[in-house]
Amino acid sequence: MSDRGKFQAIKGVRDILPPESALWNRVEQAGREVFGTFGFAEIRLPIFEHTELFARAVGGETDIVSKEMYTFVDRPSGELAIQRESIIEIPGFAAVKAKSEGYRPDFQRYQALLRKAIELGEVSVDQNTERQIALFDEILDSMNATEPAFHIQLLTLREFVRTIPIGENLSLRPEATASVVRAYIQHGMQVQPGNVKLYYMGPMFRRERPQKGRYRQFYQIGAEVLGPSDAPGIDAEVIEMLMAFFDRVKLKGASLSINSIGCKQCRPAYVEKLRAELEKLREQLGADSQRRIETNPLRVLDSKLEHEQAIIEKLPRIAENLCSECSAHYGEVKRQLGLRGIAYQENWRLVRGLDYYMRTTFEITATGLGSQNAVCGGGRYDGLVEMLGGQATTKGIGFAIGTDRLILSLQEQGAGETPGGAAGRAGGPDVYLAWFGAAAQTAAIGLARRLREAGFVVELPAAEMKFGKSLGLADRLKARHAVILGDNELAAGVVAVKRLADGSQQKLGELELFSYLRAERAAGEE
RNA sequence: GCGCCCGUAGCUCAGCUGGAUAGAGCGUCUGGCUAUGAACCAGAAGGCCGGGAGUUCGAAUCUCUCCGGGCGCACCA
Repeated sequence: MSDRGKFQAIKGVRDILPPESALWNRVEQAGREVFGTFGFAEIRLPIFEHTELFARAVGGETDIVSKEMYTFVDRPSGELAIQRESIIEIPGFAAVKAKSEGYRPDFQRYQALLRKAIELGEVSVDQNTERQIALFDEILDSMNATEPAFHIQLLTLREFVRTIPIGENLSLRPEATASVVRAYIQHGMQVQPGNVKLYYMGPMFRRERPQKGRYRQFYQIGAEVLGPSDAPGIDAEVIEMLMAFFDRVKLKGASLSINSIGCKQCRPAYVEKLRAELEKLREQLGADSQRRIETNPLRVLDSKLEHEQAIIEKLPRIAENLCSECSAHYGEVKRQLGLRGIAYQENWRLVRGLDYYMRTTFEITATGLGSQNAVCGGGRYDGLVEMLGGQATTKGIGFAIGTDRLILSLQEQGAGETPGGAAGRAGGPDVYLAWFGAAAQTAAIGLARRLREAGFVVELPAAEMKFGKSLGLADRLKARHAVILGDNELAAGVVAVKRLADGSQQKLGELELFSYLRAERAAGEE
């Protein structure tokens, strides 16, 4: 990038400008309202957490964790950091020579602090630094006091201290489920009656190749149900809520797919069966699918390659390999969806990439999004709470809506054109208050305040303009009315109101003005 | 991460096989317009042709590379 000092947004991120931002507000507001009616409450989460949280929840082997997170080492603090500073400040070889033995306790102290910090998880290290630390231990343990080896060892240690990253390892969240579960555990929410129902909305971060509807800072609206029950009715209600939300935002062509991917009991057996079957067919598969035989056989089912489709069709299906509990659960979820009148398609090839999913999985696709056509994905994750250190009996299910894609799809359907609603009135102000002369400005300021208090959107010119200019600006700002306040009106104790659409104009007192504008607003909202 | 395509005023685009001070429409600003906007008329501002390097007498145009974007793959909510 070299636009000569001009700043521009980082690759893969973007600004959401008016009037598009009005649509965002409308969508998020719809979420708050719909989720609220289902008894969900908002949780506001930090956008960064310990890297380890995501690694554990999402799965250390997934691309998300291994290469798509924005990860950084925080600056160290406390005694460890102070000790580190004093070691780094140890002068060079020649100066040290005279009294090097005196530094030994400093290193030992640092080593002890470091070990403790690692143990407590306050310092996280990768393989590379682990090697350094091991070497550090080794040298320190076997350090001998003979010259000049001692000095060399000392300076080597100093260098290690300088380069070992000792801050906490943090990451911008790539998704929010892990954070919700962390918060659930941290705040002891298992003592709350029934299941805890939470929703969230906000930015997530993934260092992916940008594409339409796929940004490095992207937004999600999601909800989770956590608690002791895994009743299929919960799965169905969560999906019902989701569909109610899409209905509320008037998303057309939303299509629901569901599947069950089994549990800890039955899935591994199925995966092995699938792997064995794929192994026999290896020669007929593409390179990617061949690789997945080892890494994640389930994802072969997702393949879009034309020539693999016939092969995939004949593979064993999980629905026929579920244990009796999972099978019953899945059946009941479908029945419960039926009770709610929710149309769905079973998609036996719908698998989830993240480790924590089990049993029910679902996905909603929308139109107008190209190959990135999923706007929402979700599923059950009964083992996750335990995996993150909570009660083993806690169950969970949730979903996340890709807000960027939802907005994109709504825009394709023309939603951007009609931003109504008082908050997101992109159509311009109700009133453009054109004043002329110092006395009129005084009156206009007061009138503007009263109009705004009554909820009207008022544009008040900050400086005096020529008459024609002022009305011209009113027009270009798409104001609905121009209220004209000059010496004539001031003297008569009225204002002139002009409806810009048809040019009709009348003189009104302030009380009449308010009732006139209210009537106009009511007419406009129909 | 891989492959293909794209990058000229704020926006949408023109610019012939390399040729002189790079154009248009829309938008913005100013004036025609001393109490009436949209229409119309006149004018102005706004570009190192995404950046850099190279080929050439000469590059917006050809080559390389970097940056940014789009589409598909991979991965994934």
